[in-house]
Amino acid sequence: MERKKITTIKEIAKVLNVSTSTVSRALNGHPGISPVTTDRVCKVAREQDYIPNRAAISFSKRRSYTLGLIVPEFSEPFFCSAFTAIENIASTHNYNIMIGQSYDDMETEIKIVKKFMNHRIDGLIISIAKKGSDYQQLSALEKLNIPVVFFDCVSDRTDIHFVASNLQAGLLKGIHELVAAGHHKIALINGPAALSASRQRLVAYVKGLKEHGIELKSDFIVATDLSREGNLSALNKLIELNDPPTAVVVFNDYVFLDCFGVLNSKGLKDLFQFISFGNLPDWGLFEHRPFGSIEQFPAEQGSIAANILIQLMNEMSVEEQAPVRCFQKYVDSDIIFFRDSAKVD
Amino acid sequence: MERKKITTIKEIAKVLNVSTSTVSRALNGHPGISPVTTDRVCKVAREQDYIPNRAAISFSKRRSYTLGLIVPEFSEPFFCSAFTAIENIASTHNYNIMIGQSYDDMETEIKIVKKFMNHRIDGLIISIAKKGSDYQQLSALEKLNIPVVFFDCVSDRTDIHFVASNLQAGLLKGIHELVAAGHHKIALINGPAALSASRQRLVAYVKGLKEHGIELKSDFIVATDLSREGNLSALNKLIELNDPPTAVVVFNDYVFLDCFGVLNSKGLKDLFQFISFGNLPDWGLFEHRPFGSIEQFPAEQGSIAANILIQLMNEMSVEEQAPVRCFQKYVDSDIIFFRDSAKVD
DNA sequence: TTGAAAGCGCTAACAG
DNA sequence: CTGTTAGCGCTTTCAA
Repeated sequence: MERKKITTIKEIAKVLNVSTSTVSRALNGHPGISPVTTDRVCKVAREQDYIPNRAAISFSKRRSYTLGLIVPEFSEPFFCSAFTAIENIASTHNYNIMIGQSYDDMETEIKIVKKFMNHRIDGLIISIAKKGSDYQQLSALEKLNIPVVFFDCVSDRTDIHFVASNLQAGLLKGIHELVAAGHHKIALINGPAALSASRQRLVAYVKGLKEHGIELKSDFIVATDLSREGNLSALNKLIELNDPPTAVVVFNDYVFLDCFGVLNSKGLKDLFQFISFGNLPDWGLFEHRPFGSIEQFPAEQGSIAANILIQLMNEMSVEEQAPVRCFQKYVDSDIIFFRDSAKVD
Repeated sequence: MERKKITTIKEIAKVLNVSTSTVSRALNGHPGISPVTTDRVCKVAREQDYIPNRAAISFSKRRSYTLGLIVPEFSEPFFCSAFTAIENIASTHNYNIMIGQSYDDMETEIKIVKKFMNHRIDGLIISIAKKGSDYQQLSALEKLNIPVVFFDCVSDRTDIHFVASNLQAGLLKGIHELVAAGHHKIALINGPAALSASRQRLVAYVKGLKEHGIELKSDFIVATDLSREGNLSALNKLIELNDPPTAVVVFNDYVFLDCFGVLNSKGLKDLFQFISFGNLPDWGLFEHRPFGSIEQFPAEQGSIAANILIQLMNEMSVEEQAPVRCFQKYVDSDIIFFRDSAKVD
C-alpha cells in the first residue's frame, strides 16, 4: 500500500506547456505574470487537486515557517491559553507551532531544543522555570542567530528578549483592598525558594507591603513545596504564631484550595483573607473562592511574545544588520475580587 | 542580519575526501560502511556541530515524520492528557506532532486539515465532536491514502479506525452502587442532542438502567446546553417532578458543579446522588465532589490511537498491499467513587 | 566498502 | 511577461 502521489507544479507546467517558474509565480500571485496565465494555471491547479508542498518550500527557502514553543506543561491552564494566543498570532503570519513540554526538567528541555534544531525552527518562545538556569541549552540557537523570546520568566540579563508578568501590579491592588478593610498583618505562603516564580512573588510581596507602609515580618513568610502536606504545614506555621496574620497571600490557587478547605472544615473559613496568584481557569465552578486572585493574562503575554518573535524572525530574513535592542516587556497583572473582605476588628 | 549556515554532509564529505553518500550512510549507521570510516565521519560531524536537517530528509524521503492531531480544545484536561500520551508514543517512534484546535467548528477543522496536507502529515488522529459529520473534510486524506484514526468518538462506519471510551462500563458500576444503596429513580441530565457525546451517554444510560432492570422514564431524561443557566434549568425540571429522582447522572463534571453548588447553597446537598462523566483533573482540589465520576482514560485512549496510527503509517511505507481490516477499539471506562451513597429510605 | 549521479518539489537569480 | 538554470540537503539506486 503506497501513498498516492500529489500533483506537482511540474505536472501543471507540462499540461499548460509553460515553465515551472511560471506556474510557481502564478500560484504565488506574483506580479509580472499575465492575468490570463495566472488564471489558467490556477484553474489547472484546482482541477488536479494541487496541494503545495510546504516541506519543499521550506527546504527551498531555507526557512521552516515553524516556531518552537517550550513550556513546562500544558495541563496548566496558564500555558494552555498562552499557547492558543501564540497559535493565533502565528497562524495569521503563516507560521506553525511545534510544541515541547519540559516538565521543568532541563534534560528534557535540551532534548526538545535539539529536536527543534533538527527541524530548523525559525524562532523559539520558551518558558523556563528553573533556578539559575544559565540558558546554556539555548546557546546553540544563539550561535545560529535563531531568535529566542523568553516568556513568563524574568532574568537579569539585559541582552535577551522577554515578556513577563508584573506580579506587583495586581498584588498592590489586593493589598490596598485588604488595608482598606483594616488588614495590616499580611503573610505570604510562597513556593519553593528554588523557583524563580517564588522569587518573583517574594519581591512583589515585599514591594507591595512597602508601598503600603506595612512593616515586613520574617515569620510571616513561609514556604511550601506545593504538595498538599507542604501547603497545610505552611498554613499551620501561620496559625500557630503568637500574633498571627489576618490575611495571607498564597503562591497559587491550588495552595489556596488546600488551605481554605482545611480551614473551612474546621469552621474557620473566615480566619484569613486569601489572595492567590491565579492559575485556575474559572472560579465560577468552585464553591469556595479566595478574596482575590491575581490575573496574569497569559493570553496577552503569549500574543506579545509571538509578535516580538515574528518581528525578530522577519529581521532575520533581511540582509541588513538588525538594530541592536532588546524587547523586554512586562504585562501588568491585575486582581479579581471574589468576596468582600471581612473588616478586621 | 542573516542566519548562520549549518554544516551539511557535503562539507563533512569534503573534509574527509569521501562522497556525500558515504557520509550519509555513516551517519545513519548503515552496514556496509567500514567502522573506521564511520568513526571518522562521526568525529568530524561532532566537531563541526553537524545538525541533520529534517526538512531535507523529509523532502528527500517523501515522508514528513509528522502526525496531525485535531481536538476540539486543549484547555479540556481530557485532550491535554491525550495529547501528552500521544506525544510520548510518537516521539519514541521519532514522529512529531502537529496540533490543531477545531473548537468544534467544522470550518476550522477543514482549514486545519488543509494545513496538515500542506505539511504532508503521515497520519492523523482526530476527535470530531459534531453531529452527523460525514467526515467529508477527511476525504482528501482518504484519497491520498493517508491513514486516519478517530479518537474519542464513535461512528457506525465499519471502515474507519477508531478508539473510543466504553462509557457504559463505568456507568454500570455506578448504577450498581446506587442500586445497592436503594436508588432506583435515576435521572439523566444530558448534553445537547446534537453532540455525539450526548448520544453516547444516552445509550450508556439506557443500557445501564436496563441491565439493572430499572424501567426507563422519559421525564427523567432532560438536557442542558451546558451553560450554567441550562444546567440549572435542567436540574429544576427534575426537582419539580411529582416523583423526582434520587440520583442523577450528569453530562460532565462542570454540570455537576453547577447543580451541586445550587443545591448546596439551598441546604439541599443530599437531595440527589450525582454521577458525572469525568473531565476535571483532580477532584482533590474541590470542596464538593460527586458520588462518583466516570473515568475515560484519555491517556490510554491516546496511546492506543497513536500506536494504531503508527502501525498504519508503517504499512504505508511498505510495498505490499496492507491487509484489509479495521482497528476499532473500545477502552472500558471506570468510575471513581468519592462519597458514600446515602441510603434511600 | 565506496562513489557518481539523479532526484525529491519548489524558488530565484539571470537572461531573454 | 516568461523560460533556463542552478540549487536547497539529503537519500538512494546503480555501478564500480
